[in-house]
Amino acid sequence: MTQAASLSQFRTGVAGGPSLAACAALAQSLRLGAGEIAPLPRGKSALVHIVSGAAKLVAQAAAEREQVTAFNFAGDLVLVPGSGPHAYVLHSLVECELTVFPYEALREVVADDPAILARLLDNCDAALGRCREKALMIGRKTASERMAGFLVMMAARIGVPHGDMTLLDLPMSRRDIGDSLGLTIETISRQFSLLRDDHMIATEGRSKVMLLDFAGLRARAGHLAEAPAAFSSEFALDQC
Amino acid sequence: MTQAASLSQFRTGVAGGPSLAACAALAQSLRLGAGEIAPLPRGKSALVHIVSGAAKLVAQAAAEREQVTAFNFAGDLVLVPGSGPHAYVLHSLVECELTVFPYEALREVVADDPAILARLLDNCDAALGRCREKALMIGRKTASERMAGFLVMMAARIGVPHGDMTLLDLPMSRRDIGDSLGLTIETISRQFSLLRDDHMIATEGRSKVMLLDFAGLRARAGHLAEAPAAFSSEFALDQC
DNA sequence: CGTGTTATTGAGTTGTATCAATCCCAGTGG
DNA sequence: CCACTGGGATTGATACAACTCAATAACACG
Repeated sequence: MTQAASLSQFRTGVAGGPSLAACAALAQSLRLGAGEIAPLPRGKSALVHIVSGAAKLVAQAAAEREQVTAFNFAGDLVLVPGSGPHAYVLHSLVECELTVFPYEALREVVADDPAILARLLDNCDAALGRCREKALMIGRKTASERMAGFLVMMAARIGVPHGDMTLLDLPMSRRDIGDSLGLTIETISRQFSLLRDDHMIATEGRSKVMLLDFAGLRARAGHLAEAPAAFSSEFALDQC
Repeated sequence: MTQAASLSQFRTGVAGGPSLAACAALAQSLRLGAGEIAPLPRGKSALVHIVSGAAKLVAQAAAEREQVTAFNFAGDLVLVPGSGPHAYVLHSLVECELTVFPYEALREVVADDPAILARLLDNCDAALGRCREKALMIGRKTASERMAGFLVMMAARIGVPHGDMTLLDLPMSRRDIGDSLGLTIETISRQFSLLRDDHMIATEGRSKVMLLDFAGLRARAGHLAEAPAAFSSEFALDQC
């Protein structure tokens, strides 16, 4: 039961509140193929639990001008805004299992359940923190720094340790990365080439990237220090 | 009593929960002159209530490379992150009265108070929505669109209606605006001049801006439609 | 009425976008 | 198993929006 898995995400680990059953009534399971758009109710916000797979949350400024707000992987909770200055859609990157909760209705149901509210707040805090970091990255960093920052973030999310190196199998295209970092597909490609020339990464095929010099990448990203636990939380809403 | 004013912000309007007294014990009042940095505990997150005045939340990438994450005005709640890939500071723009709550401690105190948690979550949702809009703005819009978007946002925040026009008295410098939009001070100045040439604004002194054509500005910003209520909420955390 | 700070304007530079031409890979079907 | 094929990726040439440097102007303050 994928819904059961999603509901268990709301528990704090101590005990399920009395509103869990009510949440279950709201939940809707969904299965998407690769590259599909999640069919969410228009005009209403949705809280989406990624049971398996990977997706991107996209803000649409215009045709050919999209901003990837966040990449999301199995276990993530994504809040998809239903209204605002721009439209948001959730795209699957690979085959996905999702559980969708109408957000406003969910909030009413859990209004008296401090454990679930606290859980949601924790994740909203984390998402806000990452979104702010992203704004800084896009607003005040060079293409080279953004690229390094992206790889460091992805390593924390889906990196597989290989000795002192990290292997990434990126489910997103160069275009997706560009739309996430506010750069073009060509600039992304050039940055990959530069990182390869500098022996900081090695690539294989379109998607596999081996991080050869993690400290070097972090330095290039211009981070203060190692990212804190909140940025690699298992139960993380809205990963960037 | 400014602390009393801050605490009242946590109530939902129905009734104060039992944890309000505990919140009061954590609160610390602060008064800043113009252009000061709020002395917040290092390494810990703080929730700051702007009782009066105006402030900016700044993320520091490096010297001369700062990103203004949000501008905040009287009534706002700002969550200042204590740790992360970059350092954050809260700068006053004018004389300010603040109430500071250590965020982690506050969260423990209100852990069983669903009303306050819901309030905090509402505001975190709103802040996340605005931060996402900002990321889109910085990542995928031209200088002209960003400038227009900034003025539209400020109008919703501190605009004073004058007939069918809106008067702004901006408390921030051109540098602050540039640091907020990911542009330089010179580009901001040139955009002001262009908007003046196009008869969309009129300026007086450094800080006063009259918006002559609000619909035109919103069109230039590339927004879908009118900004929803959530973006001009009275009780708004972390206004961008 | 100075005086220092902030804003404006101009001239030139640069990083990234754009346009365009291969190249490479992952499927697909023979 | 291998050639075919089409979309993504890479690389190069050029354009342009915003940055940088610099000089002047406007404002706010004492």
